[in-house]
Amino acid sequence: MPLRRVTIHDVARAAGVSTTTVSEALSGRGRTAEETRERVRRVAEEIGYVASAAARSLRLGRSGALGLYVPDRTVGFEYYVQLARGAAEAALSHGMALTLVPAWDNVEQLRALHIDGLIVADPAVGDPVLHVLRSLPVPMVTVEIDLDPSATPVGVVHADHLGATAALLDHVAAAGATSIAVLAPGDETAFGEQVRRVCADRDRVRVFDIPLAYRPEDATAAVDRALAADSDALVLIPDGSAIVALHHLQGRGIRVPDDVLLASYVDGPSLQIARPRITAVDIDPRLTGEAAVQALVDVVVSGHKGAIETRVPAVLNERESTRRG
Amino acid sequence: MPLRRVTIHDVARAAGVSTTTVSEALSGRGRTAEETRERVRRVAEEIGYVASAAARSLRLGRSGALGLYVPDRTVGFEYYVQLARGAAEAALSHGMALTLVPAWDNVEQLRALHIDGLIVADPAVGDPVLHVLRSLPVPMVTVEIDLDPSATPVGVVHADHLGATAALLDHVAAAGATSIAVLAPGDETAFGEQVRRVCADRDRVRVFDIPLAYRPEDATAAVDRALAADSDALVLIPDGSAIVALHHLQGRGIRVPDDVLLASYVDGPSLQIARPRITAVDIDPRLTGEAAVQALVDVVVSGHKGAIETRVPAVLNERESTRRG
DNA sequence: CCTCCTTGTCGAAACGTTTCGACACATGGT
DNA sequence: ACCATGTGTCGAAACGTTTCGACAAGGAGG
Repeated sequence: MPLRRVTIHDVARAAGVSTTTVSEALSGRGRTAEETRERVRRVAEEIGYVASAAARSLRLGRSGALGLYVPDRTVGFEYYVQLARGAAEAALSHGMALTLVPAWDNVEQLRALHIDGLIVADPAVGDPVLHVLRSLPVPMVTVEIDLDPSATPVGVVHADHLGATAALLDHVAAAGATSIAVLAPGDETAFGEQVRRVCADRDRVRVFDIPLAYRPEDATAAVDRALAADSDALVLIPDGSAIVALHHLQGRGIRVPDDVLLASYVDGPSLQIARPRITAVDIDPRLTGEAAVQALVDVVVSGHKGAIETRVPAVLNERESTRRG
Repeated sequence: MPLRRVTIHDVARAAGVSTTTVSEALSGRGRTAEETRERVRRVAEEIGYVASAAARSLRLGRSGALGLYVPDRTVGFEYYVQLARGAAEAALSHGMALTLVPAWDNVEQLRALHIDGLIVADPAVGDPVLHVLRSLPVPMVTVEIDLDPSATPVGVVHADHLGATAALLDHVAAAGATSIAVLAPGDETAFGEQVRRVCADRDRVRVFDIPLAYRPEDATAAVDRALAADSDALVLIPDGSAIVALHHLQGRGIRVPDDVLLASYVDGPSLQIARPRITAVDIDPRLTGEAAVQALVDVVVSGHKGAIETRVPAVLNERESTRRG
């Protein structure tokens, strides 16, 4: 019952060549005659040869797996699921696996994961798990800039938050807002820091604090503060918080967009499910995941030297929550 | 700079024993003197030895990775994220990695993942990717029963949907509902099939169809049909649909719970964020993920024979959406 | 003293790749 | 004829584990 696995030796025997030739023919390295190469490929296919990842890893000293660490927030699931999907697909298309890295602070066990590279989504200053992860001897790419001064990732992929925030504020202003409240997290992430920088440059825009890993009460409290300050437009930055705000506003009998305008930063399916649909900036998380994998592959397998920076585009999705009339 | 890795030979030399002894001491197999065992452990720790996963895999013929496939739905993210987290943690605590399996239908590439076992979340009859996955030569555990007759997973972990549905319906009835509309998916999943079975046994309970992978319009349409049939309580089965329904009801000016009662089947953070908070049955997805990994580990590493069935508990979380007065 | 069993240790083979260096042969220039 | 160069192929070593079978030492029982 447990059939012996088909090895490269079987292919070699069946094709009448050496294992060296098989290896070179299949990988495209070395100098093999085109005719031989073709024959070997056909034979391999025929007898169902799949190279052993273990043997290859052992020889190459690479595990063939990339790790993905996503922080343990209470919200923002949609974003991370899509990010993970994009990353997993990109990894597989490069012949690598994407391994989920749990929020674990035991170095021993994390080392046992044997990954060749690590993707960290939304690194936050002070995350203890992240601190441990940084001590792993593998290259790391962050999605969004890591503000920790001790961090030296080999790559960063991030959206143009400066531009996107500006576009969002312009849009809300154009929609008739005269006093805009931006509910933003602090500067423990580059994201929050950049948003705040844009806001600081503008008149009639005030920033209200909302924790990065917020509880619903945090969000509603921030909304109340903004309303008390006579804001007529609310821009919610953290993923998922716009929904909370909408519920809260509707609970208080405040109409959107008639009484106040509402916009979100991070887009996602739930914003299109909500009524009214909520205006948001779409930063495609799948693309982001793919880019992160690409950067890591460049470093790990292609041996790229030096830092890699990838920018993913942001698109403003204008919806009913900022449309009056 | 690229330091040579610390191997078992280094440990052997440093401890003055053979590699055999090191291997046996660290793994606890074989018959090693307790004193030697202790010394080897200390030395290994000291010089920072981490066994090579690749070498071990090669020798053992196991990759040390479990795969997780989650269907590509438009909703239900929270559930799957928690499931994945639980599974990843459980896997790591067994010294294995959890690999994300993308929704890909290329057998070649999927084989290249080299996983020892596969967890499939919510198998749906007719899923083409699932069909391909079944042809992989690895044991498979499903979360929820696979209704496909050609499916023969080695394990199933599922909640007591029969009991949970009954409890939910009882609760809603006790809260004052006289005509309960249950919005449930069809019987392409065991989940839907079981819910329908419970409903069929009851008076004053009608079932309305809602696709498993629903778009928001599908959900709102089903809600409208239920309301047109004079229902005074809505029980939404698919994950995430209760939120859509709540938005829709509020948009139509219908108050919850005053005008109609609302309850969800799958619980999640967003149901506690909503206003009013929505009653739901909590089936802890983390526990579910852990159980799935446990079953797979039993089969793959401990060589368990025969089918494994694990039941995870369900708890009714009563909230404001079904509380009148 | 010889045999038998137990206990602790070890040498060496095997797992399946990739790749270095060598070899054989052909080609073309001197 | 000889050498230099280029092309296609291959043997064998190496990657780091686990484990089978063997061996030595020590006691128990005859």
